[in-house]
Amino acid sequence: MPVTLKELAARASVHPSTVSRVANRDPKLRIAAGTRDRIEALLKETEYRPNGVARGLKLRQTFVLAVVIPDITNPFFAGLFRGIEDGTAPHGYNVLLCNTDGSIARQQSHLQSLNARRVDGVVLASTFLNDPAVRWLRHQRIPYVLVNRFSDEGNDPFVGSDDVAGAYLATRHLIELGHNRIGHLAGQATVSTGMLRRRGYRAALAAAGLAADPELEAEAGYAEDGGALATQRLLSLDNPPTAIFAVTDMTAIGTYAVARRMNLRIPQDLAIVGYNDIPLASRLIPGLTTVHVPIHEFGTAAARILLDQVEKGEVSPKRVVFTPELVVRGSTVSDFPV
Amino acid sequence: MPVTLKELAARASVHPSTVSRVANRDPKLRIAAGTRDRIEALLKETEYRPNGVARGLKLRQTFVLAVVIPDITNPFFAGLFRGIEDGTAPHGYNVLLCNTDGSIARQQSHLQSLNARRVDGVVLASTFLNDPAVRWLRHQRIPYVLVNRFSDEGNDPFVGSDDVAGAYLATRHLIELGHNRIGHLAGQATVSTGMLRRRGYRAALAAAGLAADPELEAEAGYAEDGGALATQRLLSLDNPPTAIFAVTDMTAIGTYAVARRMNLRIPQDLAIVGYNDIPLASRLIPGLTTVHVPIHEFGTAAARILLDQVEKGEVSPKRVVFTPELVVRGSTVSDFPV
DNA sequence: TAAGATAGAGCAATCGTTTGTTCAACGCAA
DNA sequence: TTGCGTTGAACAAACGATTGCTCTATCTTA
Repeated sequence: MPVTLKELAARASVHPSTVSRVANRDPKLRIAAGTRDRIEALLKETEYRPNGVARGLKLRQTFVLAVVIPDITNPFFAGLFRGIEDGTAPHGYNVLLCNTDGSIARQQSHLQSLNARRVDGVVLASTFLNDPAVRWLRHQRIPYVLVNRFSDEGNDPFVGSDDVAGAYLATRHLIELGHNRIGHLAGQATVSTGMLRRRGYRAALAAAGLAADPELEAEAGYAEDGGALATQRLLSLDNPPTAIFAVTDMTAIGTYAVARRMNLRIPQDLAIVGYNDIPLASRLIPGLTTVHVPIHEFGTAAARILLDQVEKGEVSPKRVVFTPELVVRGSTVSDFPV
Repeated sequence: MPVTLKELAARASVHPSTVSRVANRDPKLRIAAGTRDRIEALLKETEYRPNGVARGLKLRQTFVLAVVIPDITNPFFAGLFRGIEDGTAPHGYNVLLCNTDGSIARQQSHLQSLNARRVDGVVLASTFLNDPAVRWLRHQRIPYVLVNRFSDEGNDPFVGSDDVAGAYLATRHLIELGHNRIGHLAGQATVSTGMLRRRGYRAALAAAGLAADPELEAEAGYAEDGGALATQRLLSLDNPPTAIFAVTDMTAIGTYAVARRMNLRIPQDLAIVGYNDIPLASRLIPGLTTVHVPIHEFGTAAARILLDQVEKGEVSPKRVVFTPELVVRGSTVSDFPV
């Protein structure tokens, strides 16, 4: 058992409060140099570290944050987590990681548990539109910040990218390459990124005077297998697309798998654009053209917003929206250098 | 502020301890049916959840575990984490994630912090040989389990694979394909996997009557860039290897990048074998031949061992060692089906 | 020398639960 | 009526730290 304040007090023949004040270098109270030195020596010798649980109870602050995401094995969220940890660790926080696998029930159960643990704040990256969990967080007065996806437009602290603009860039790129049947592997309509990226896709088509063909939009979700299934559906159309814009890179990877199985050449037979620019995108063959967003900075920005709430009690919801950039690689341009 | 026991007690005109016993369904003490119902109704109505911090202080158990790894963006560790969470969440635990980036200082600082927080146990996957941090954990009597890497042979709770056997399999595979100059991208000699996989590599060479050429062993570490650098060194030898066994898949990916830059065909000009079989391995082109280990089960097994210590107070160090299997793909066999 | 200021450290309440012990009231048998 | 066994719930002491307040010396100063 680690040493306690009381034990140290007994050994130094002083009151526990005195030891506490020395350990915390309490500026408000003077301690005689002699006793201070004696106690400090004891602190070093015993390597005293205050019990974080007791401290959390008294101070009503645990220095624990939580990150709630769909799945850490998705490289996007792994990068995001690193950003958050890198942004909060220097301030003495530890971070709980909770995976929801996209299940609203698991999300809620995690949040309940986090609340009971009195975490100081939550980064929520698994939210969907009109999410009751977000209202619940607000009601419980738990500091939180939404990342990548939002729930109610404009009302919550948020870090993300301009999804409409990003999707517009991606689609316009394909149009400029001469494609006029462009499929979209869409995210769920219940998720902000799904809704907005679809909107950007349609806007780009409209701006180019291309008719939007509902057949060319297939809900695929955010994982590889959903992307593969939806791609198969699109490619089995009577008049299949020659290019595909996928709502995320992971979704696009599903397209790669199908294209390979069907012996379609990328990009000659099928051009592909993704979204997020996860590290994996540049390692695919051919490299995946995608919409770049600063994943790690999503995390550090979210960390800053959250800590501002926790430590400074900031109340006005901050929003950080990054402007996405198109990164062209071999999945759309055949003579792209390796 | 969430409701407390004391407030509920006041509302029900009973003592807090009575509410506590109702909430916990304390079997040892009888409560009159009437008061029990009254209190239970109140518990539902207010959605009372005990304050985890206060509970942790009293019970000396926090239901928080920690996972210490080099880097969550490495898919191996992401999969491992999922295994751990999947194995512990059903028992009511939350999990802190700590990245060390391989720095011994960061590892120690994380462990100090975790100890101060009174986490119930630690999964340590970033240890090295003869690691003082492991002795420290033992001394502090913090339940722990080592994963993938061990510190002192045979003395700690451990989950991993038979590294020597796995490396032997990989190297023998290359020998059977006719290679006789086989390079090894080695892990650090200070890490058990580095040491043992190198040993397995040498054993396979010896068994085949091939001389071990020290020039063919290049320390590469466990990340892509180290793998790339070491590959360049090997390939610029007077008599370069025709095949490479990399200590991990991520290291092997560095080799892919170099081979591509140098216009070497895989496997015709350079055959490659990795270790771990991360999901990415099968998505590379060509697919990476590698030594498969059950990553997710590493996590669930570690979870079980840790919980046995925490909940049953098990003291005898358990060891779970999986037998690795070779997975052959296109990086060693050119006519491998896509 | 008396009064007031100040330095230094102890006191005690508190954060929210848990749990062994005590205690009052009631029922029932002798 | 006395006494004893039960029942049901209150009491109170932790768990380990923090912090406003009190209190006693000692020191200034007039």
